[in-house]
Amino acid sequence: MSERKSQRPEFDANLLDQGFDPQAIESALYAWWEASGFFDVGDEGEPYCIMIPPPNVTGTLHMGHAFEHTLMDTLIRFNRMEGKRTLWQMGTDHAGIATQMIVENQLAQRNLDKASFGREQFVQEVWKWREESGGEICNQLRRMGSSLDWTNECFTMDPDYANAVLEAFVRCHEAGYIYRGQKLVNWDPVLCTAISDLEVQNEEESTYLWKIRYPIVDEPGASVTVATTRPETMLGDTAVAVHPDDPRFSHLIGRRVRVPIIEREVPVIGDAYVSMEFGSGCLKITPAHDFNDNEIGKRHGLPEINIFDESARLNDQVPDSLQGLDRFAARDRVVELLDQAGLLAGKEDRRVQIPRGDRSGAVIEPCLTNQWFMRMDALRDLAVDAVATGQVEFVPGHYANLFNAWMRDIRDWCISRQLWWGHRIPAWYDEAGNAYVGRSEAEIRSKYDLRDTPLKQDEDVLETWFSSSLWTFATLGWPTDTERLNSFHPTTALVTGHDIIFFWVARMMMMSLGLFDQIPFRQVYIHGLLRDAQGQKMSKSLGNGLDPLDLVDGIDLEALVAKRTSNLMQPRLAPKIERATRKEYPEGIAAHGVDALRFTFAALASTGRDVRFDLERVHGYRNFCNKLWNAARFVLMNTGSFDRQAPREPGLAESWIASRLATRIKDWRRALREYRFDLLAESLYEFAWHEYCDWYLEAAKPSLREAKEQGGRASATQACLLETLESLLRALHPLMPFVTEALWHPVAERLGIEGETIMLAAYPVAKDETINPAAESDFDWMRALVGFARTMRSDRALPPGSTVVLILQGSGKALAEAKATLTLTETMIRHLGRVASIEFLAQDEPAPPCAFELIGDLKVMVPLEGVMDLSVERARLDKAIVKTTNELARVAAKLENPNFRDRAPEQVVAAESEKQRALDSRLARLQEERTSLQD
RNA sequence: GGGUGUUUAGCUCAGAUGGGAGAGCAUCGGCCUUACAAGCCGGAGGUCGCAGGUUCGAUCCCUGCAACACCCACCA
Repeated sequence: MSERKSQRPEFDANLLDQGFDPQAIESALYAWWEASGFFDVGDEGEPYCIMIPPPNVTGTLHMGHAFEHTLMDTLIRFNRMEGKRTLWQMGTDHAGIATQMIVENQLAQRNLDKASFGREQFVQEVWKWREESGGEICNQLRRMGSSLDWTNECFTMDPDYANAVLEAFVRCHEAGYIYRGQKLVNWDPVLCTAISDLEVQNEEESTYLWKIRYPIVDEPGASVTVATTRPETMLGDTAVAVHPDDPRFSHLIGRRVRVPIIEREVPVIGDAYVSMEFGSGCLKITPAHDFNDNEIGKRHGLPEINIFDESARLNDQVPDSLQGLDRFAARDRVVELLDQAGLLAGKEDRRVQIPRGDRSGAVIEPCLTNQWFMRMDALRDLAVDAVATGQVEFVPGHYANLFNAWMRDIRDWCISRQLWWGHRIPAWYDEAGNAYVGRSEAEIRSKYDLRDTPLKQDEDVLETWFSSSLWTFATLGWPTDTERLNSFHPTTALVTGHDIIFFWVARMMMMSLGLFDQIPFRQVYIHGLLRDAQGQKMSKSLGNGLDPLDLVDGIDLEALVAKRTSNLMQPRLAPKIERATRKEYPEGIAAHGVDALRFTFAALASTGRDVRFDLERVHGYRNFCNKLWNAARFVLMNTGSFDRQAPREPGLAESWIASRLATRIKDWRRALREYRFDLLAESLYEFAWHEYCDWYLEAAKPSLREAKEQGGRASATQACLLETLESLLRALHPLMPFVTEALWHPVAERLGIEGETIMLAAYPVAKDETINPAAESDFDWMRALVGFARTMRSDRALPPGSTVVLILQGSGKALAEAKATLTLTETMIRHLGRVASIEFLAQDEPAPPCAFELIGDLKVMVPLEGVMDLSVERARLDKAIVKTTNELARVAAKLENPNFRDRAPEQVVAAESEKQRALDSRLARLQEERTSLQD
């Protein structure tokens, strides 16, 4: 641990005077943690490592990040508390297309474009933008409490990282994974770059299916009719295909037809791909602009005629009059010409899948270009095998199916991009166009003995995901054999959403296994994707997004409206967004603090695919923080006199809460092991609020008061209050780092616990011997009595300050047992149930008018002189009788079934029998009472 | 066309190897009980999507169906 540069912020002194105010503690604590080096990787312990999915360097924090980071930070903080050597690697991504687009847009606002800058200068502009805005997301991450290792922060364009990318490319090339080739790729005519299959979004859109007649050569008047949704591509047709078994057309195979407008003669070919049922049964073949046609073309050796330029305008392969036309204008013109020529045979409405680029939204044009590709088959097998053998585990497991299904059908990956911002491809060309791949021009010259041959480096850059796929090891120093790499790779866990399993998870696995034969991570935890309360995707354009820090700090309505309606892609939506925002948040959004938001994220992280984010939940968990804060205040207020040396005599309540805590700790640890953040949060909440605060704290009050009145100290109670709270704070810390750190110091101090920070205190460990079923059962008995007294008070609307008398009636044995338990519980019953006194009646003694309940073998009564309403009691009894009768009938039916007796496990039968006995006795007594209440 | 997930209280969701259902929020009633009204106490609310099957017994396992969501896919 590095030297202390910072003092722990002091707010314990006036803690007792303050209400819970998250803003007063958060930033001071984070600054102290970071300056003190608590996030740094230590030297000892089993390595535990999570790599942050690198956010775009110029991006800002959105809800999805905050959610994901909360889960990662929880795992990291837990494992750090477990004494592991814990690394949460920080880093950012250069995000090629996204960042380049932003900078280009900024230039456009100044009426500039990148061409006027030139490559060198444009890239400088991007670096400048990165300098200006690159820090924002880091500050936001700090605000969320993320305990990242900032001292080894990485950027995918750092020199070391760039070197790793270079090395990876060269090695993959040497291994034969990377090749260059002219293939049909997805071309984005707006961005003027190739993109990968994954970056294409197919959406169903309305268009037409046109039918066009192609005259048959040497047979005047005869023609075949083809059906197409893209008539303009006919200008690149090099064949018409029919199914070889189609009786209507098979005789035409080998004949030639004339493509209208360009008047090119092309063959009729037979190919089984053609469906006889669809359209006209004849398919026009455009090998340069359709993936299927391309394959058919290859099978038949057809020429590939590219008719578009890089912006998808018609090029010089078409008649002069059409050249330069955009593809959609070309479509209209072609249809017009065909119509004039009388060759249009029809047009019908049709819904088809239109491919669009996920960044530009432009319709993607399949184009023949020279690109670099990664061969997927061998790498795919390595990755699939790693999952099949369990080396890499998906959590939840069913994501392995998704992964496998995608991998099965994977095509070679186009990794080159015609952009300026990114890692330049390390390939050089001589004048003949031969490509040489190497670490540098010098290396190539010497390796291939090129001396004075003029060489020119490839203009293209690598897709961003290529560099991201090296993330787990390039951040640790690869290709250098560093200590960090050896210690932390393979990393322990990856936490991410299912939307990037293909983009990133699968590719990291292939790269890591392909390049140095290691899996990148052992477990992949896939969380759901965040949606708004209505289940809609959160997005800027819909205007339903939330800035996590607005939930933390609060934001007034006007500011929120302004934020949501500024810089919209579609400004005309602004009024609608404004209306919706004013309706949903009439008061703006209150400040909730980081801990409440983090706890909410955890509580929502169930196993489903979507996570609906509901502001109400944050509200509830802010209340939880407040509850915790006040509980700590209470404990501190009542333990000022605590003497650690004083003898302790723990009572039932102490045994009970200790037993509950031990059980809970097991649950919490299991939840963390299984990535069940929702169960973790729920169980922590339940224990803190409904066990510790509602029952233990309340049970502690009478003994504290008694001790005070007698000038004593109630050492056992004080110790238990402090110890349980101290454990609870440690257990909560991974989820709620700030409030737990603030509260832990004064509490720990009372207990004489030394520790610089709760961050480095041990996560609670359950001691089996502390689990105490007898104490739990006695405590539950007490709770039942108290519950009855409270229900009676509430039912009769007794004055709040009033007390009741409890009368216990039962057999000698039952009464003796009750008296024994009462020695442990009477004080609590009196205090918690507002019970003035407890009296006893033998089985056969007459009782005054009473409301009663049967608890075990005991009849518990509250005398109701004056407030006894017979009709109310009768109704209560009747209800109880009906319920008991029904239950009994069910149990009896089961027991009477010989099959059940024979086949069900012995202890199940025994339990049912016991249930029957208890219900029998209960019913008899209820009926007896009912009879006595008869008018 | 193929695949995955979801369907439980008004809402959002838990229910580990099958023994007859829980929480939070909302709601209703009563309380400023000296940690907390961001609180306390009590209550009401569900044929567990539908139909079959396996089983002594199904919210849970199997089959089919329906609705919703998402992913993949070349029928022009």
